[in-house]
Amino acid sequence: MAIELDAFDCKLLMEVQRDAQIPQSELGARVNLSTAAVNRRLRRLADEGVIDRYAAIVSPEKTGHPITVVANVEVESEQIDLLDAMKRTFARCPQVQQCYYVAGEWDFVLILAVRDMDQYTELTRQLFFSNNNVKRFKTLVSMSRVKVGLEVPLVASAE
Amino acid sequence: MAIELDAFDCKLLMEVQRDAQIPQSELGARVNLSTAAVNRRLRRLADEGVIDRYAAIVSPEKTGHPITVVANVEVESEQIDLLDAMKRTFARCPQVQQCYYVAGEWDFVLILAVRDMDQYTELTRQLFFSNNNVKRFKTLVSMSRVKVGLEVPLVASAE
DNA sequence: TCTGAAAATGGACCTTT
DNA sequence: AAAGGTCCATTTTCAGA
Repeated sequence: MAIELDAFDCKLLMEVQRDAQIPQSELGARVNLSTAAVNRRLRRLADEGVIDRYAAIVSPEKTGHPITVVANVEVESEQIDLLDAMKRTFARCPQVQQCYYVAGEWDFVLILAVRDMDQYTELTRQLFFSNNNVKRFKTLVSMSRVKVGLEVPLVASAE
Repeated sequence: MAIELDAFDCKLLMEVQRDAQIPQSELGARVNLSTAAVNRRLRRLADEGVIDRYAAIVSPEKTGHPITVVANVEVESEQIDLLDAMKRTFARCPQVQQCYYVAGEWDFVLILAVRDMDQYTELTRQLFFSNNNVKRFKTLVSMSRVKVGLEVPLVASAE
C-alpha cells in the first residue's frame, strides 16, 4: 500500500502540501532538481495516488460557515448494512467535512462546518434523531480552530 | 467577516474545492463565463481570503501513515497562557493534522495521522503525559475514513 | 470580450549512473 | 533500465485595449 519515497519526493510533497501554486521551476530551485525532473516526479506521485488531488482550501468564516462542530455518535447496532447506510448518509451531507468510523467509546466522529447553531440543530434532526440506529450523540462546539489541515507528516529522511 | 458571494462565485468555489487543476477555460464553460472573468473572480476570491490557499492533498496510506486517531483532551486549568502553550505544542506537532479548542465535555479535539500505534503511544507521552496541564485524554482509533476533506458547503443559492 | 505577451507545463531527446 | 538535464512546443494565465 505504502509507496517508496526518496528524499526528493518528500521535500516536494512537503512543499506542495503547503502551497500547490509554487511553480515547478521554483520547486526545482528549492530541492535542487531541474523543472523537468520536478514535473516528472509530481506526475508520478499523482499517478501513483500519493498525491490524491489538488484542491482550493476555502475559508469557512468568509463563506458564512463560522461554526465548526465535532459530533460523536454511538450506534445501536453494528450490523453491516445499517453501518453502511449511516456512512452514506453522513458522507452525503455537505456540512459534514469529515466522518471517521472509530473504535473506542464512540462509533463515529463527525466534523461539521455550519452557518449557526440553528443549522446544526436542524442537522441533528436529519442525521441523528431521525435515524433509529443512532443510540446517542454528543456535541462539542469549536471555539477556535487551532490547526486545520490534511497535511501528512513527511520527514525528509523517510524511505 | 463573511463575504458576499454570488452564484458564479459559489459555483467556481465548488469546482476548485474539488479540483484545483481544472483550467480556467474549462471552468468558464461549466459556469458560463469567459476565461478572463473566471480569472478575475478567482484572483479576487484569493485576495479576499475566501480561497485561503491551494494545496496538494496527500494520501496518508501511500505515505506510510495509515492510522488516523482522534484524541479528546481535558485540561487541568484554563489559564490563558497555559492554553496558549498547549495550542502551540499541538499545532507544532507534524502528526497533528487538526486541533480544535472546544466547549463541552472536552477541551481539545485532535486528529492525528500516525505510522502505527507505537508512534501514537510515543506521541501521547510527548503531548499528554509530559504536560502537567493535561488532566485526562481519551483515544478513538479510526477504522475507516468515511469522508475526509475541508470542503465548505456552498449551495449555489447562498448570497 | 477579445487579443497577445509572459509564464508554466510537459514531451522529445540525449547523457549519466 | 532508470533518472537527470536541456531544449522546445503547447497550454494556461493574466493584463491591456
